[in-house]
Amino acid sequence: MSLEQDIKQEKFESEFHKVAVNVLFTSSWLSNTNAVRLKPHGITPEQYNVLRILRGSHPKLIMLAEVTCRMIDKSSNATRLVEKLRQKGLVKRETCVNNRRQVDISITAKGHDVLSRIDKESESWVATLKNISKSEALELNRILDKLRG
Amino acid sequence: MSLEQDIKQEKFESEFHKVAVNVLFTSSWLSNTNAVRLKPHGITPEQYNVLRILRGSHPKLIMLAEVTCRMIDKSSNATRLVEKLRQKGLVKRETCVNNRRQVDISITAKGHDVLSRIDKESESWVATLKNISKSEALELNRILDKLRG
DNA sequence: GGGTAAAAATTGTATATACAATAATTGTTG
DNA sequence: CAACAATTATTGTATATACAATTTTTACCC
Repeated sequence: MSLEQDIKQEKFESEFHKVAVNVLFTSSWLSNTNAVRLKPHGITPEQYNVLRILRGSHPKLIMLAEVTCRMIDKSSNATRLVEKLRQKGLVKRETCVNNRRQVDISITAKGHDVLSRIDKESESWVATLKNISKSEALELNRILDKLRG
Repeated sequence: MSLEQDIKQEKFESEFHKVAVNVLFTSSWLSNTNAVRLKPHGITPEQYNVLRILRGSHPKLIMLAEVTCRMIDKSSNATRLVEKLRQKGLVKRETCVNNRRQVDISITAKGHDVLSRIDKESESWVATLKNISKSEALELNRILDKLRG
């Protein structure tokens, strides 16, 4: 559906204003669908993001600051996100012996399990993005990267 | 900068997975720049969104439910957002006389003032989106609309 | 017209985010 | 090596979001 209908706004001051609203709105839409599919697995989108970062670096441990700088939303609080995941037994935290300031995080077997189960459903979620063609996806990625400068 | 560098991820499972991450990441980036420019004016991006909706319908009053369905993020709580704006004197709330279930909202003169002041700075904010050309902006809007189906 | 359903908004509660302040540890330098 | 600066993480606090439960008012229907 057109953005104009979605938020009932007839026109925008410029194509660039519309870009701003469109990116924000599409992101909100996408976050919602993502939250809904993750909910049965007991994790939020940001927790999922952290788990994937940890799986990506596995078996290498990675410190909290490194988790933060790989996160989609840099302003979420990695300490608290990781603590939530630890309470669920999905990640392990250990103080680094060489540098006791830092805390090394890793994904547990249970964390891997949860991700595997989500993986199996991922294709159908990604399918909801296939209203556009692959070449449009490429073009979209190119323009978004350029937008951020 | 490329998304890969921004979140330090070398590759994505597919162009469509990358679209999902790219939209979310770009939105987070945009929200942040927006929050920063609005902060000196004492309002948050969602409050700004509500004020603009009210200015758009002015002088016609509009009820809370209507505000919600025009919002970028439908899940934010219009009651509380409007209450915040009311406390700052930027909007007026009044129970509708014909239908006492509904609450009609309107923007105040002070609300208009705040928006005017923000308007004056908006061009420089929108300029940060002009890394892309106008035709790329059009294409971006077209693809995002199509993406949402 | 009385009972039930629907519409509209508010409230409650748990969780998440923004951002500043603090604490703990290590690095640096005179 | 002592003092100070930098790094890394945690905590505090106000605000915002998600979502369910509740309240108030109106509409419907037998």
